[in-house]
Amino acid sequence: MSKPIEVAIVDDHTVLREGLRKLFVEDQKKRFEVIGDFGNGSDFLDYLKKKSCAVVVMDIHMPIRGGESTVELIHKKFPDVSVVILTMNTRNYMMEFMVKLGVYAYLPKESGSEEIKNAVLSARDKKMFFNRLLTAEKYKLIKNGRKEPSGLTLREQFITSLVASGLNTVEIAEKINLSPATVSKHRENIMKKTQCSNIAELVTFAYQHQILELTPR
Amino acid sequence: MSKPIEVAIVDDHTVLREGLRKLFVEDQKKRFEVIGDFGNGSDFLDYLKKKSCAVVVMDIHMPIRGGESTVELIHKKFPDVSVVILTMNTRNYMMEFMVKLGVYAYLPKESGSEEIKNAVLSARDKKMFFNRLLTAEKYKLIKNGRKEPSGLTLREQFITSLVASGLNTVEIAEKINLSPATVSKHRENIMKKTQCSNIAELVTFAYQHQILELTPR
DNA sequence: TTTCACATACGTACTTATACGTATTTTTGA
DNA sequence: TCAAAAATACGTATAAGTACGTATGTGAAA
Repeated sequence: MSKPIEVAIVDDHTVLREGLRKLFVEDQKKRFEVIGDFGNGSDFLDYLKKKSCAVVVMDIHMPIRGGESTVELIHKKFPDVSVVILTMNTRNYMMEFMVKLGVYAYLPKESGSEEIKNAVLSARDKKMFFNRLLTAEKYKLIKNGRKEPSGLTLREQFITSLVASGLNTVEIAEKINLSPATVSKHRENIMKKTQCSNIAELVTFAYQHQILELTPR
Repeated sequence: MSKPIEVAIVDDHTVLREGLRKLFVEDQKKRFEVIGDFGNGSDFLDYLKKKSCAVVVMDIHMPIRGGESTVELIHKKFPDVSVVILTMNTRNYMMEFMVKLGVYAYLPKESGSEEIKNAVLSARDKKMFFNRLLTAEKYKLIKNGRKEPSGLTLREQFITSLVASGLNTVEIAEKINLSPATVSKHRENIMKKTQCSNIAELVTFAYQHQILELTPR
């Protein structure tokens, strides 16, 4: 029997940290050792300055220091630490962002115990863990690199901004001197690429990708 | 020593259910008995048809049947069951909505074990439990019914949030147990009140009035 | 050089949203 | 307790968006 895997837990949800701890501690084969749990990314980074850790299971949404910048800093300063994301943010762009940063698993919050354990085992071996959300196919797509952070061409981004600001197809066509049919086709492509299924989702996408900016009241 | 409180757990997050269960089961004073945990509101309502339960600790965001309609149905059909909300949806309108439905506590997900236990104890006694999020002052304001800064009624705000998060009329109707015609009429009123002429504008309105929250990346 | 992504354009069938009117029930405030 | 506001519900006609196929010119990269 080999040495147990040093696991850290980072999540602002107290009860969830407890649940994860239990899950690892009560593993039949004693494969895990929980070396600490933390309510935000900052605390965990402080810990890493002093002690080691093989795999960290982390949420994205957190106060003080969220998952995004925490993962970036881990990879810059502590490249030996493998990251497993466990979150309810199942948006593609977030998954893409995290995968590009080098996380080994991206688990939705309804994942079962065994799935989480297996993800940690994969991450310890520096191997990608695939699931319903992050499939091998999607991983390939992400790795083969789309140029734009949004995945949209410049033209598409422009039309996205117009759609998201409330213009309809005909108005957009008039504004940029195109046939409504062309605008319609662009919209079709945009929706497919962004995996949005309606305008509401697209507007949110636009804000999140800085295609639109929210002016505070 | 009195009989332990029958507690149910409703949340789609497997690990969190485990964490909550542990929290109650390992209580030093043995004050709680977890009579079941459920991954969605439907399963819990099915359970209530057969057996009893004093307090349910529930998340809002769930597939199949979310917290909103579940709480409504509990209060209609099983008024003896006290509801404690444990969620990461800290939006004011949601808290207000839930308080008006008669929940006894509204806990953010970073709540500690003791806080959760105390909330359940309060709920068992049909007493409001106050915390950082839901203060006694706020509770009074809600009960005294103040006007919303957005000009929308609570129901309208709620439907706005659903529209802006990408659900269509039929989906909203199913989610909150209304006729599509009613939802359609609400949408009509919302568009008129907010002076929005399409969904894109409404989404922006929703962000600007904190009816929706943009999760930063 | 030739393939490939991008931008352009049209048609057509289908779904969804919008904007009227009307009416009943429920909740709440004065 | 009584009137107003809010929430509920239906019908119907028009507007708009969605999703499919197809096609062409252009410019950049392999």
